[in-house]
Formats: sequence, structure tokens, C-alpha cells
Amino acid sequence: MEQRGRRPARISGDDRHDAILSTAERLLDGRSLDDIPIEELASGAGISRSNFYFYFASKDDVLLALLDRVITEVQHRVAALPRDLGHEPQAAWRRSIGVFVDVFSAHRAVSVAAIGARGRSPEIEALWSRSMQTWVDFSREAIAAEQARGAAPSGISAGDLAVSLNLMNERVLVAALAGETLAVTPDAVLDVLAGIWLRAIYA
Amino acid sequence: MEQRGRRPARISGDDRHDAILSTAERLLDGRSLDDIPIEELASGAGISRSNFYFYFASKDDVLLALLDRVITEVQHRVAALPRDLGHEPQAAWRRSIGVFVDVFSAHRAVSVAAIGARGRSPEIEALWSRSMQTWVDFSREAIAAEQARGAAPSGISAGDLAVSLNLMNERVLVAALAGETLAVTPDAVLDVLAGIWLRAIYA
DNA sequence: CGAGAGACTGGACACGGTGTTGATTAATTT
DNA sequence: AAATTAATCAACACCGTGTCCAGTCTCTCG
Repeated sequence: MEQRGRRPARISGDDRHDAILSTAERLLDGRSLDDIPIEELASGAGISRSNFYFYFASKDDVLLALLDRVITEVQHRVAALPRDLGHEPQAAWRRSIGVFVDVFSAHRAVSVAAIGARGRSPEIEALWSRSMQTWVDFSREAIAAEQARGAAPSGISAGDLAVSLNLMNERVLVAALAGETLAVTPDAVLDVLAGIWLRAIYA
Repeated sequence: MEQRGRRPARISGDDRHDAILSTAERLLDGRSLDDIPIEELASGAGISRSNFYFYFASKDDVLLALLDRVITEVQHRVAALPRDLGHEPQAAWRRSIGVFVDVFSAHRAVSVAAIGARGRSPEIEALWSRSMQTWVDFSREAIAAEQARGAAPSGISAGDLAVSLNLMNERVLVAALAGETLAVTPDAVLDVLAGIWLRAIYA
């Protein structure tokens, strides 16, 4: 997602780009993106407000880049997971869910901000739902396989289960990370989610 | 509601108030609140933009009023539910969930907009989480009772289960109502949610 | 070394939306 | 008919975004 037309040696351009990103991630800790004027992102990165637009088209564009990093990390770790559940399905499910909990927890501010920005930014919405789609597909196939081999009952379709459980994960995790009043405590999240998944899938 | 006739000096005021509300609900069908300028709410209600502020402090204030109506309706119907599950617990759970699905589906646009506005409006956030709290309390106690009488296993705490399942309902329902690409079809929502609740609670 | 190319700045500006003020009109009470 | 109060609107001040551009700094290469 980079268009590099900048042959010349000066590297500082990329530095600035990254400086904006890290400034954003830092400021995002404690404030919502709406409350952060572009001026502040720029000055935090040591450049002027006008020059900000040389690197990003908007604040949401910055958040998009930030989210992209996080999602890439998740995808890598998900891809490294075995496609079938092995002989210890319960532990395998737990490990899968653990990937999300781990990565999103490690980027708390970005995750929370990105979910909040879904409503106003089509790009963020698109990136997010594209990723969700792959995770849902992954889950659906695994559930279907368990149902096919008779290990799981088929009262609820694998597709509906996969969608609902993934949406639950999203919401429960964000609530915990955002410190909402109604949330599971962060260190219990994995246990609770994994527990519900197993019960919902194997009944 | 009373005070019909010629007595009250301020008939038109209340009319305007309501006109704004219904204009908002109408416009909300298809557009997000951000995309609706106050000017349009005002003109839809037959008044000038400035005069809008005589009735509401902001757009979010309108949405708050709208949401309040919906939540009041839910609370009434929830309150009418028997506090214990009777001799047909499964049907009782399904009925409870059905209340939410029914009411929020009947006010699709408002529900979706309100959830989206939680991020920026503390009042909406407060109203919503206050309501969520009562539903979570309701569920938690019912689950705890089932666990106490040995009908449900206690591997996951009643509190965590109640929070997670309610958050799942919120997310899955909104996804369906908003027509997100990743969603359960609206008429399957109740079956799927009830199915997962029962499995998660009774394992 | 000095010229040319980016990178970068600061300031001006148009725009769109929000929220406020104060004067004004209309309805009602006394 | 005077006083009161509700309702209304036009005009204004404000804020953040995004655009533009003329000018400056600094690196690199011929």
C-alpha cells in the first residue's frame, strides 16, 4: 500500500510517516480520534499541519494505516495456525481465540479507535470487515468439519455460529479493552470467550 | 397527552418537538446522523435551523430522546416478564431475547444510529449502559439461579456469562439490522441467539 | 561549488457545520 | 390595552478541515 515515487536519497520522508503513526498511537491512548486536531498529530511528528497532508489524506487515513499493521499481525499469526484442529480440538480453539486477544490487547488504543471509526470511514469499515470475513470463514469451516465428523451437534448452522461468535468476540474484547463499565475483566476475557465458544459449538 | 382543547398556550411547541423527532427517525432511515445537517431536521419539522435549538441542544440530544422511547418500551416489556423461569426455562429464555429482537427491529434506524453514537455522546452512552446493566442483572440472576439448582454447570461465572451474552446480542442484532455484510439474516437472529444462549448456559 | 530538486513551512482562504445573541412577532393572561 | 411569556428567525462568531501557493531550507550531483 505504498506508492513510492521518491527515488532521491533523503530518507526522512519515511521517518516522518512513521513519526505521525507513532504520535497518533500515543495520543490515541486516552483520547478519541475526534478530539485530536491534525495540528497535534503534525506537531507531535515535528512537521507543520500543511505538511501532514503530504503523508496522509486525513486523520482516518492515519488510523487506517495503524489498523492495517495490527490486522496484518493477526493474519500472520492466524495463518500459522494448523488448518485442522488436531486431536485436541478444545485447546486448538482456545489458541485461535488467544491470537486475537493477544494482538488486539497489545494495540488497545488502535483497536478501540478503529472500531469506533467504522461508522464514519468506509475504508476502515472495508478493511475490518474483509478481515472479519477471513476469520469467520476459518471458524465456519472448522465448525462444519466438527459437525461433519459428529463431534458437534448441528442444531445451529456453522455459518450462523461462526458469524455470531466472532461478533461476540469483537464486542466483548473491545468492551474489555475500552474499560467500559459493562465488561469482562481483561485477564478473564480469553477464558470466558473460549468457554462460550466450546459450549456453543459442542453443546 | 391530556390538556386537549383550547386551554394550553403552547400546543404548537410540543407539536414541533414531536415533529423534529419523527423527522429525525424518518431521515435516519438510510443515512447516518452525521450526514444529516440540523438544517434538514429543522426544515423537515417546518422551522428554522436556529429555532431547532429551542427544542434540542444538539442532534445527539434528538437521538437521545428517540433512544429513550425505544428503551422505555423494552423496559416495560422486560418488566412484564416473570422473574423466575417457570417450568419451561428454554422457552422463557427465548421469550426474553425475543423482546429485544422485536423492539429493536421495530426501530431499526434508531437502534443502529444510537449504537453508532455511543462513542461521541456521553449521554447516549450513559443511557445505553444503564439499560444494559438492568438486562445483564436480570440475566445474571436467572443464570445464577439455574446454576444453584444444578440445572446449569458453573464452569463460567454467571456474571461473565451474562455480560458476554448480552454484548453478543447487541452486536449480532445491530449487524443484522444495519445490514452489514457479515451478519445473520434478520429472521434467523432470534433462533441463533437463543440457541447460543441455551448452549452457553446449560452446556 | 553552485544549481536544481525535493521536502517543508507558514499563512491565507473557502467551506461547511455548530452554537449563540438579540431583536421581533404572536398568543394569552390580567 | 398593557404586560407577560412562548416561539421564531436572521445574523454572527467560531472551529476544524482541506486546499493552495509562494517562498525557504537542505541535500545531492554534475
